[in-house]
Amino acid sequence: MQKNSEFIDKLRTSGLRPTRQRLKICELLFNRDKTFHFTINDLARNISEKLNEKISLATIYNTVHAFKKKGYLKEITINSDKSYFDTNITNHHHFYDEDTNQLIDCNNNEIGKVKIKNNITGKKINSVEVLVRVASDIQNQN
Amino acid sequence: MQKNSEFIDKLRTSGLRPTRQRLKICELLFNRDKTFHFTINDLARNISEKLNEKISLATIYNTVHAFKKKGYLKEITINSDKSYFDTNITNHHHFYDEDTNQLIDCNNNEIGKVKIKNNITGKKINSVEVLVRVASDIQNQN
DNA sequence: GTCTAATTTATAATGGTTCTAAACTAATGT
DNA sequence: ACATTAGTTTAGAACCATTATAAATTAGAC
Ligand SMILES: [Mn+2]
Ligand SMILES: [Mn+2]
Ligand SMILES: [Zn+2]
Ligand SMILES: [Zn+2]
Repeated sequence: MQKNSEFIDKLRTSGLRPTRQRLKICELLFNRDKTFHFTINDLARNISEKLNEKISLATIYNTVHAFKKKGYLKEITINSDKSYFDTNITNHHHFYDEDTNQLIDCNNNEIGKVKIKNNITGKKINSVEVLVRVASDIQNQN
Repeated sequence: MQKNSEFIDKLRTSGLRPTRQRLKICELLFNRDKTFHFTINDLARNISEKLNEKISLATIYNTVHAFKKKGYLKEITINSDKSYFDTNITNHHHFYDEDTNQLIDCNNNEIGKVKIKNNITGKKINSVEVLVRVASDIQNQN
């Protein structure tokens, strides 16, 4: 629910030039009611479907990584061959539905606070992430 | 701390033929005091260093995946470009040291039990994994 | 030993990601 | 407005971890 001029400011204050391509990607990613998860592939498909202007794949990679670096996106890794980006940049945990390959945010009340009793000496905790893998109750015999 | 005949039994009862290659890999992975984490690359290097017999890379992949499927290994995904295998197949959590790229097991007393208050309806929880990313306390200004 | 299906192997193919270097463009200054 | 420069985009090549292929080998059964 942001508008173009806000994205321009946001990019400028991040030291990123508000190019046509970046603004388009901002609209697709952040001009929404709800946060969501996407793969680079999802985004590329989205762009070629919804936009009548082409954005090169290299630019899509560049932009997503730039946005991640600036903290506008988080990366969630499920397995080696599935990496999602998350427009929800708050600390939160995930359910991963192994039947549908869907990544679902946990509400704060769904998973209790993780208590870390002993951290590694001399190290700072950067993040604590819980991934709950779920699958259909019945046919669970692959 | 197992011996060859035990590996043969283990493989046979899993429906895997105890081939020379699989037994060598069993020795490298399971004939130890402590469990550990490794990448395919680590294992391949280990094999070519410690063994005077070559095992093809395809076989290494095949074997690791077969062992994972049978539940003798777990896969831990850190980011899209780093996947570790774990000979500790019990439920446990991890610290990941972003300075040294080391994956470290949490003892059960280091992280409290994760409380999942609401699961997704009709789904069964397959695993609950916590990953705590840590880094040096000081120079944390990339 | 013979037979058969499982396994190993070298090598090719795949595919997602990164690199390259040339073309383009946003920003700044005059 | 124009010139200059650094940042950005782009197509395509390169990269590289993983998977597929298909032929050779081997384990287990008879
Ligand atoms: Mn990345
Ligand atoms: Mn895998
Ligand atoms: Zn999320
Ligand atoms: Zn572990």
